Amino acid sequence: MYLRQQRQLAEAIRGALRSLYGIEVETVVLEQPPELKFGEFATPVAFELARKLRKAPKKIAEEIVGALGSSAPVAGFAGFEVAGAGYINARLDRSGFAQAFARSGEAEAPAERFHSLVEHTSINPNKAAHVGHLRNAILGDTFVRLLRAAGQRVDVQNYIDNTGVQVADVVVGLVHLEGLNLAGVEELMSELAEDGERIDYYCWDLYARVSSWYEASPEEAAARKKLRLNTLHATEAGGNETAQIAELVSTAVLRRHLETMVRLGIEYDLLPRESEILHLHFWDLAFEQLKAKGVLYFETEGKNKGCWVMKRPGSRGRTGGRPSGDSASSGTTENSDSEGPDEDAKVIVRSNGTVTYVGKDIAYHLWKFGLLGRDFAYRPFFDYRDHRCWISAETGEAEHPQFGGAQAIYNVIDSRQSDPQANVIEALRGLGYTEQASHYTHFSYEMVALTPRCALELGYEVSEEDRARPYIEVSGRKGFGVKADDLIDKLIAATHAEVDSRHPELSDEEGEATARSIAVGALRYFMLRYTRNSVIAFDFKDALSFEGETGPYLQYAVVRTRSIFRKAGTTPEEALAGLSGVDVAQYLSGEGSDGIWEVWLRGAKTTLLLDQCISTAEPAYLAKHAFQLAQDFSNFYRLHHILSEEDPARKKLLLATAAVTQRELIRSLAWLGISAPEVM
RNA sequence: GGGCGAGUAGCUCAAUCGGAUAGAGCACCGGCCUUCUAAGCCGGGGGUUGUGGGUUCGAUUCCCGCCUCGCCUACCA
Repeated sequence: MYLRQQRQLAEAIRGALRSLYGIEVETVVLEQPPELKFGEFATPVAFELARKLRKAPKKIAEEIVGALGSSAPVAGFAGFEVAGAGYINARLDRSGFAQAFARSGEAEAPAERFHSLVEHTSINPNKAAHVGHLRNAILGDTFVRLLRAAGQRVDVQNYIDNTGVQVADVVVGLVHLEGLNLAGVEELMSELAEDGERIDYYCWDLYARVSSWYEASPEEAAARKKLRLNTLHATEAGGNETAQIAELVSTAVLRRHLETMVRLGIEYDLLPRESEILHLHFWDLAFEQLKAKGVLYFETEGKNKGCWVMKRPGSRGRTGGRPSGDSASSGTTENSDSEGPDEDAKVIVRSNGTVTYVGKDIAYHLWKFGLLGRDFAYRPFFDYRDHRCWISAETGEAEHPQFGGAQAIYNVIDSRQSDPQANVIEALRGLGYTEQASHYTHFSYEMVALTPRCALELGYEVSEEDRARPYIEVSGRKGFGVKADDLIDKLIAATHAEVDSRHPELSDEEGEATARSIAVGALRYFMLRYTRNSVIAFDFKDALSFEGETGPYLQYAVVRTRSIFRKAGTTPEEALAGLSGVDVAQYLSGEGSDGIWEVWLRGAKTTLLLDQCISTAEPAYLAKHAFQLAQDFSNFYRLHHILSEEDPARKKLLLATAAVTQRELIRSLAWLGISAPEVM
């Protein structure tokens, strides 16, 4: 709605410029004036043209306004005026806008559905999920919801590095610290299950123990590292007891991760595993392509001698200059030597013939775009309420959904991995897949760290140096962090206590559901309110806050609207339909209208925000929008008492205002993965 | 050394393509439950946007220098 008016206005201004001056403008800058009394839209276009036309901005603005007013009036607008030194302000026909927006339902789905693939979560299956993983999963899941809201077909994938060094570390712990074989591990797992203990929590501690064990004895260190490497290789190779232990434990931990995420409404379609990428030899196919296209070349000199390497993005590669800093004359002339090895190149295949992580990732991403020429096999793994999550396999079921072959991909991976991600993109581009490379988004975000106070609260030792920092990075290796399930438990306990004291009339079941909804709302909003490249310094005090700019504040606004409709004996749908044919113009501006129009205008922007969030891959904008809408509603709620309104036409408008608030808030919250309870 | 990100109110963060008076929340102070839910609302104090230049009618935003902080940059995976 808002978007449509905005486009119409931009087009009208372009037309005016064309007829007045014969000028063609690419884009007309449209913004919202600082105050509503200036109108709904403003453009500084006259300033930009002042020099070109050699006229005062104000004069230009007056001419444009004249042209806009004199010709056929722009549909949906009530007027234009010049303000300040040359701004052009535009006023909407508020009544017409509100009527149309009240009627507008869901946008129809596009005929041809764009196919995207979002990868998120991707926790090493060797320990419990922690708050950092929650940020990843919540960001990813929210973005999936946004894409789907925009009509896209989206596959959700959670990549599982089940044969990596982290899993190997836990296997080392089980075998060499605990002295267990496969049967022993099976026994341990059933004992844990009987005692109600979580395998991911057990591994959390074991992983930290193993990590310190490697370093504990200087004389043993080399031997222990060797043990680790052997375990890793056995795990990668498969077909041995070590690999079976790794498979058993990592699958159990993975299952726990999925259970943790279900608590937050996060689900997946496919779990592609590294073991299959290895055993189905994805790399071999990728290697052929990379060699054939010259993306990889065999280095014969320098420190990377004997490796297959790739130039880094942005560098000029092997024909670039020699490493800088060793020549006083550099800068005077272009380097002409093109024979030296590119020491900065990225090693993809080591001199011993093994492929690096980036190499495997290139193969995997060729598969994602349907460019590899080989597919996984698939088995069912986890059943959600209304769909099934599949896992990759070497041999699988004949019937399975189609995975991979997407048109665009989004990888929710923290910012520390921007370098390897850039390498994968560079490889795709080098292979000539420029279209795919341009639809490859590293959905990068900063880590979640703990405040020193939080670390102390949890009983960790904190050095003097760390105490002075604003935040301390979490570390699975050290067992330093806040476990996801612990946090969720804590949140639910806190919301449950509040719900019980506020609403003792609720049944246990209702109380429990309400507490869960609020806890999830608080947690998801907390993770989404920060823009992606901001480090979150985690603190229980902030995360357990339910006041101010928090999820519960948004839910509360919805709950208030529900209460209004309950008491009014009507529904939001009826209220919106009831607006039809009622002349509400006088109530949307002038005396006594404060706070009403703001709600309508904000509410109408929801779709605009959806577009913005997708094009910038930034869910925080929608979180902020929903918060502002809730604030606008609070203001409206204070100024206008709906149930006691005596003017019937005005009452219809007030009810419809509450109804659009509810409709747009619930819509926005759903995209954020947050539900609104009936009462709270 | 090179690359990326960041530095905005006491604290945590916003600020869309360069636009009108840089906004929220928390904390603090003072008010509001006999009217639709106080997880709420109203009011108040709080700013040389790290720093020095430049471009521009206009700079938190763009360019250059400098300072501070974080991350990445290994034939480990």
